[in-house]
Amino acid sequence: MDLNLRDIRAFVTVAQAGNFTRAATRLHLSQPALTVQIRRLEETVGARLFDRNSRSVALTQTGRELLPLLQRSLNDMEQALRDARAFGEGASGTVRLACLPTFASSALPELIQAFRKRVPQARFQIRDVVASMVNTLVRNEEADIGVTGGNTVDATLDVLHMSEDRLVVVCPKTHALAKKRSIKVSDLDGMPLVLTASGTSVRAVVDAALAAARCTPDIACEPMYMMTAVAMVRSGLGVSVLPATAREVRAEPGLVTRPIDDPSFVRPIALVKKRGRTLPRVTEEFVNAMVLAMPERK
Amino acid sequence: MDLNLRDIRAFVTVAQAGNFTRAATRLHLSQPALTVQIRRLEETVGARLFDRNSRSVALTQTGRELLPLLQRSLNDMEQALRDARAFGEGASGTVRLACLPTFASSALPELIQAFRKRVPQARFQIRDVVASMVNTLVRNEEADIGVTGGNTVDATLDVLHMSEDRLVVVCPKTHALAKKRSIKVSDLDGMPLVLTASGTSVRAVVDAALAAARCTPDIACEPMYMMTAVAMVRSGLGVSVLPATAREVRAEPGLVTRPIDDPSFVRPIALVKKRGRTLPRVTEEFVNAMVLAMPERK
DNA sequence: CGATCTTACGGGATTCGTAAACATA
DNA sequence: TATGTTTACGAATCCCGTAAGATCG
Repeated sequence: MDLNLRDIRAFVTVAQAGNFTRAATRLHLSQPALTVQIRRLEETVGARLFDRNSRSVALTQTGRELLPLLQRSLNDMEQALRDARAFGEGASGTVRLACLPTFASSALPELIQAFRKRVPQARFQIRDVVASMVNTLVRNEEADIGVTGGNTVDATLDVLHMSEDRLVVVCPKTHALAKKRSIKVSDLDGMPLVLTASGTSVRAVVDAALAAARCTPDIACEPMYMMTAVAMVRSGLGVSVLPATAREVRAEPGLVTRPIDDPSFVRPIALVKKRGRTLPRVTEEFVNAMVLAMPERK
Repeated sequence: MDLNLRDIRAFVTVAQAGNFTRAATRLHLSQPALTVQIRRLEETVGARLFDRNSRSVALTQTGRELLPLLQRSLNDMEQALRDARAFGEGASGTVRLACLPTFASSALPELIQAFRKRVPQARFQIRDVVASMVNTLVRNEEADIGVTGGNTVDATLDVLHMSEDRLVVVCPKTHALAKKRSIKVSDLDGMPLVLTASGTSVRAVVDAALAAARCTPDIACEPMYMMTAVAMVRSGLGVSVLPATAREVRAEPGLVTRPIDDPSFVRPIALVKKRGRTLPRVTEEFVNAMVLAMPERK
């Protein structure tokens, strides 16, 4: 003998309508069916809820005391269902994204801005961390999707999209390299370089590309942060090789960037999720938006 | 496609158990039936709630966001049902009683006290008003039951029990009448009387009884309240005729009461409810207790 | 290969609507 | 008598349990 939402909805509706027939109409139900529902609820509760005869229907004192309790619960439940449906339709929910700091400070803000125009109820939880940490967060399900670097080979992750970030030479406007339209790897040979520290994904790519070209770099400084590298280049310590999209580079008026005429100077970017996990609808939608904004890797 | 409490309970149970089989056992259900319930809920919501394969079951992000919402609503609903059952069983609820002030200040407090020992959750709403007002309150359903005076003839009210209040002579200990064990109507003839004012139910009975016995009363004072009458008797203004149960009389150490040897000196008391109205179970129980405590009228 | 979820299907309980009976102002 | 609730009953639906199938670690 267990409670039934339909019976409670019937009770509330009859109480509001003050009349079985009208309540039945409002519930798209035949009137006898409604009688049965009310009687069933009365049996489960163990008390009469309405005093009724052929001419009038009135709440009993028990019904009067019960109505607000059940009505509140019913409203809560229906609100929860609406919320649930909003999640299901992608009209609401939380996008939990782990991503590289470069991405977080370049394309991401505008992507979020544009997405929220379309889905105002979407919430975002952004973790901007280094590539290895992105993978860890997605694997541990502290994030649902990740924008990570490298040719991530991780069996527990699905790759949803591959993109890339070209690396460019960053130098002062007045530097000799600034006069060239594009730069060969050999141009960097023996030139003082400011590179981000070993362990960063950018550095890994640069090291590999220079080695492949048999260049012997003259590493002047190895800061942790791009912002520091930019400041060092600005003051003439050397030139740097950084992602083209990095905000730190683009925002600096005294510097110019030059493409490197070498396909290995490219940092792969992967959009990943955990294998076997279903994404919330809102997150799927945001993934679509990101894919459109990130150039497909050839 | 509407929400079902059972499906929600299934969702919460699986989330807690982390496993369909154990959840099914806990719900006293076969495991395939549980699969169906979860799938149905997922369809109504429009989103996958668990990522599951043959070895593991885990909430999706959507499920994780939904769980607290639905769980809270479910708990509320089940609490409301428990409350409802408590009403039905008479273990809880409000007794709404309108009664004569005499009753409210004599037998009632002890009745309530004793009843609450048995039903601690019972609440009381007492309106102590004059007899005509008792009837009005019950008729307007501002009270569920009434203790009223007179031979209430009111077609809209059902009489649940008839009782009576004997009227007694009240006089100072030192008064001549105090020496008699019982008093005849004729003893009151020509004696200075302190009677409550016309319009009170007691006065109506006294007037009728004296008239029937062809006594010509010497009315010294006509106060509104019994308390005042008692004070007047105390100071020797006369003797009074008051209900035997009245607290005002019994509490006064300097006075004595003497029965009147005449069956017409009796105030009828009726326990009434509105016709066609079902009483809450707790109120029914209290009615039973009152009936036991109120002598049945012959 | 074994534990566990999913699919398929038959039977039983639930619940609906129609029609007729019933009750009260 | 008219309006509105209750009862009765057949039909459609829902829902469960059993058994067989699929899947992943």
